[in-house]
Amino acid sequence: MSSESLAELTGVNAAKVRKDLSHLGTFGTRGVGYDVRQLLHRISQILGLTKDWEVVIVGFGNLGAALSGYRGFAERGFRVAAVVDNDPGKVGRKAGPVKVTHLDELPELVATSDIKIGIIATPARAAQEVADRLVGAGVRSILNFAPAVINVPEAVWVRKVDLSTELQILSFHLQAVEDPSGRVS
Amino acid sequence: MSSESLAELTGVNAAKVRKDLSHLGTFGTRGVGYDVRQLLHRISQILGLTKDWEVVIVGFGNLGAALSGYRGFAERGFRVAAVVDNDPGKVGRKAGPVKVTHLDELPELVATSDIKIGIIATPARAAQEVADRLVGAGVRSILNFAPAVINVPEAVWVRKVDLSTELQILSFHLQAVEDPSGRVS
DNA sequence: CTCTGTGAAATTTTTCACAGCG
DNA sequence: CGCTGTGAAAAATTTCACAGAG
Repeated sequence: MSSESLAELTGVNAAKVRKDLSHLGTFGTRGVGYDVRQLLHRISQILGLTKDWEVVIVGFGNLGAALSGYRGFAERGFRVAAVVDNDPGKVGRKAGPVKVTHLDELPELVATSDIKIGIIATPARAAQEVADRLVGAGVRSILNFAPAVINVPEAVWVRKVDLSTELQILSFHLQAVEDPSGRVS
Repeated sequence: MSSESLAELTGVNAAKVRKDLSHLGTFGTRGVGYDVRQLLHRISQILGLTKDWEVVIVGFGNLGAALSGYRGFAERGFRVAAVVDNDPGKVGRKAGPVKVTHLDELPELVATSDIKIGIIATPARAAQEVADRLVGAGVRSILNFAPAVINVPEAVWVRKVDLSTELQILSFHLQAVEDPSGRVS
């Protein structure tokens, strides 16, 4: 496949495709183009997609349940190794491929399953305590769905997912269409 | 507040803060700085935060339920005006502030509540049909949580939310820490 | 005297255009 | 030949630095 085709498919300039790909090494064959399979493999490698990652979901409410059953995770190499909740009434329920465990089991789970990523799917008020527990259990990164800012040691990476932001972007476009005078640039 | 302070708080260059803000009009007072209240108001106005937006959530599974009860939406001016599902067993259940309505009611709901944004929270296989129905009902933008690509007329904006992408970013960082040799640049 | 708003300079990113490989 | 890889040119973004407002 030529850089021209890749450019067309992605909507960018062909020279940019070539320059960007050249940073990943030499792949293309002059006069022919790129080997798609090889390209995919190299990109997967760089993005860390060749390795599977174990994750733990904390909180088995609606969001936690939705995340436990989310097909997209497995497709990208993320395995839900455990789901925990502090409500004894929820312990033992089926959460996708695993059963819900009690929050107190976190340290053992993280250690035995070699979990490095924790997902917070609790109400905002519980977020900080959960974060502390995750860090204490040895988790290295946290994906925070709770609408709350959490504090963690410097060595731990956190990403906050704000579901409103996407809506925000949509409404910004709508506004621009409805009131073209209000645009900024 | 001075551009210097804003720069420190946000971690960018002070000149950039000034240049960017200057595009929104003249706000600062020379020798003094910016009026934070006025600044917030102008930015809200530009981002469309002064207007409330009605949204409809399609699909009352785990994700739909989680979204219906999500506090963050109201905080940013999004009102869940309706939740619909095609399962008669779910119709009538309480979904946050509203009750679940049948999918067939979509056109009336969109018209009477002046809904411009639809959220797809269904399984992937239903996404395209739901998208068609939303468009048919008069929705102008769609936020798609289903792990499926949907086709819509040119005039309709779509954003796809991929929950895996955030995990992807985290694992990329983890990988970079663990194997600093694999980095690209 | 302080801090904005902004030309001009510096830097970064993107695109062009072409030598040269297969 | 066709298409990559890449210097060089062009464009865009960011930063500097300072005139001048308050």
